Amino acid sequence: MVAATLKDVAELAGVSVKTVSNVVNGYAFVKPENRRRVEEALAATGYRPNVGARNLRRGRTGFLALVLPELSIPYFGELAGLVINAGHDQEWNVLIEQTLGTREGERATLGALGPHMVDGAIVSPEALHANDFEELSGGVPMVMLGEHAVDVPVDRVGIDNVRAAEVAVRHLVAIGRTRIAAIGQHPTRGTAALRLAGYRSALTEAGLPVREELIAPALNYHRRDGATAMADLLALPEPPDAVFCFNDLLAIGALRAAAERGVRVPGDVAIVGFDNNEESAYSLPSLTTIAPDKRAIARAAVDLLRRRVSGEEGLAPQQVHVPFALEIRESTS
Amino acid sequence: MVAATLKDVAELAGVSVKTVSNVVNGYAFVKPENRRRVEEALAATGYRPNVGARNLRRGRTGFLALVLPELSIPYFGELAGLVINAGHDQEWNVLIEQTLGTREGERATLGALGPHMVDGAIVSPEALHANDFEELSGGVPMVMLGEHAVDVPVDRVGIDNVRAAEVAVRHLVAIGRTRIAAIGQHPTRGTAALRLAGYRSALTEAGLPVREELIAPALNYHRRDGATAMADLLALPEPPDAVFCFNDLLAIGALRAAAERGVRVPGDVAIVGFDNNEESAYSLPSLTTIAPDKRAIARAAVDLLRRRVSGEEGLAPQQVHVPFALEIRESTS
DNA sequence: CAACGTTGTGCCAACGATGTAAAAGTGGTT
DNA sequence: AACCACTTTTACATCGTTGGCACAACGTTG
Repeated sequence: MVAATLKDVAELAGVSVKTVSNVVNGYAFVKPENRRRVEEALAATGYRPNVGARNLRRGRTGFLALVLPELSIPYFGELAGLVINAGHDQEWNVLIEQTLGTREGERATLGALGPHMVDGAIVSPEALHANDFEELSGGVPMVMLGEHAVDVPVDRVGIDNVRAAEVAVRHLVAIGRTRIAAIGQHPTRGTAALRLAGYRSALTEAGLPVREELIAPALNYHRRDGATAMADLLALPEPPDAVFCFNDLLAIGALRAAAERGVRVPGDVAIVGFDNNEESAYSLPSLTTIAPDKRAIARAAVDLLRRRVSGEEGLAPQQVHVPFALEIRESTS
Repeated sequence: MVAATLKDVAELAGVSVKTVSNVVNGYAFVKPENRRRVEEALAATGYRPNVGARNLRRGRTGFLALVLPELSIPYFGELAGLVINAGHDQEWNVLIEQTLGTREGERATLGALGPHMVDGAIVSPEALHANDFEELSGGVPMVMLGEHAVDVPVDRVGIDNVRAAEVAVRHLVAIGRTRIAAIGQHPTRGTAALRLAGYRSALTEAGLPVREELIAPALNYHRRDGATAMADLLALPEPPDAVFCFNDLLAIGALRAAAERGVRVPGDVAIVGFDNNEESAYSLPSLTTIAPDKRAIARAAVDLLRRRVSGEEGLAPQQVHVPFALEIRESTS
């Protein structure tokens, strides 16, 4: 079956192409008789507008890019689902591109995003430099996910990472831990610096010393890296009695490293994660974690983009903070 | 910055639009001098083809739909990432649509897929009826993921579910278990019936009785459902000493239910999953599971679609089986 | 030098939809 | 009957691209 076009419908209904177009687009002045005939013809042919042609004419693409490291990372899988839904609410189809979290990947993806490809992009950068942005944005409106040390004049959506980290560490302090470690230090990742800042400030606020040997780096934020870092921490002469991990995957890895060494959680070491992946409610023990309102992130990002795209040029770059909560589970109680 | 068009480039290079188009599309016969001038102009303007216009002319959309229940389900998140990559290899952008695994969701999504929207669709159905397909496909070439009881004349890609289930259960037999349960029975899900068949045949083959009370249903295949089902099994007068779960999420839930009741895994109960989600290598204990070659699934699906789209009409519907492996981990050793 | 094949370029139409503006239809008032 | 105001419909151009085709430029050959 070949797809029906406006022309086919028009011939069937005995009116002009434009009249059919008018009916399809809800133009007011169409004689009831004609409207009926057109609607019948529409139904009979099973007409569906050719989105490409329509957008060519309208100068929009109807697509929105979601640029993220990898869909297989639970946080991004969950977020992507929500962005797709939020996009649909604004008549946008969402195109997902993966960067693997590398700078080259991110540069390549942004560069490939022609101005004609998408109306806008929601980008979750991990390694991008500030000037990559100007160079590659190509006039495509963008919203960045997550806070970042890098200062780019672009809309951003995320939670307050410093405060969230403080909340997490304060919780560990509140349950009586004093040697609190951190896993996830990273040379370039923007959020790492912020979460570390929150970690430090919460310790200081509680009158606890910040011990550099308790701050473990992680090159990637996968389970494997959490396990490695935790193994190092547990091998210290004076191991920590609590660990704040900069995301849930690191925490899951840390759980395993602890279990493999017979270290009990939360008995010997309490663990807090960050992101509230679905899996973290079912780990053994289940994971206390910072739970960002992902639905709010998705909605806010799409919303900001809609505002940019519909041409509110003068608008200054916004930074939107969405709520988060501390989800207390077995790993700290 | 307004996007450059072929016309802009042509004016700058002092040639016709068509010549620029020829250069862009790698047409052989262009005078070297002109080619150079055009290429300079292309670089200078930062030209990127308007994909919409190109596809309008060419009669393709350049998009491929991936229809799945939910991106937040690890299996589908992982698979989606691979399909995106496989699609890129064939110059396709991948559009992801979520159905929530309900029949209405699936019908709505397929119905919305106009013939102009995408060149083809890769569909992972859970509840679709056979005739929904014919009604809704609208002439869009489709590939179905997963085997199904439903008989539709459509290309399919998946692993041999019956054999895979047999392999899983044989493994449990091999480690000496005799009261082997199954979690995941489902009234309509195609794969459930096949895995159950494999379960039964492996038991019979080993000379073990098939006990109906050890076959636990699961309405959804989420962690929660696995926990519920496991709780029921453990409450039996004679609880099982092994459980074959129809996916990893069910198995993760089962692990938790066991732990909460002080039942040791694999000591008291061995557990096998299905799908090999990344998280399953890090659960406590880590999960023995059937590992389908997801990369092969993605590649085969995109490949079949390419063949259909490039018009090999006569081709009979194919059923492609990709390899799988039994990944043996702590939950059974 | 005429005829020819080979290269290289440009003009035009078309993909399907919509904006513009002019044309056609309607009804009522003078 | 002529005019006006309003509603409804249509023809046409256009979005950016590429295919078809005509034609120009060129070197070769008989």
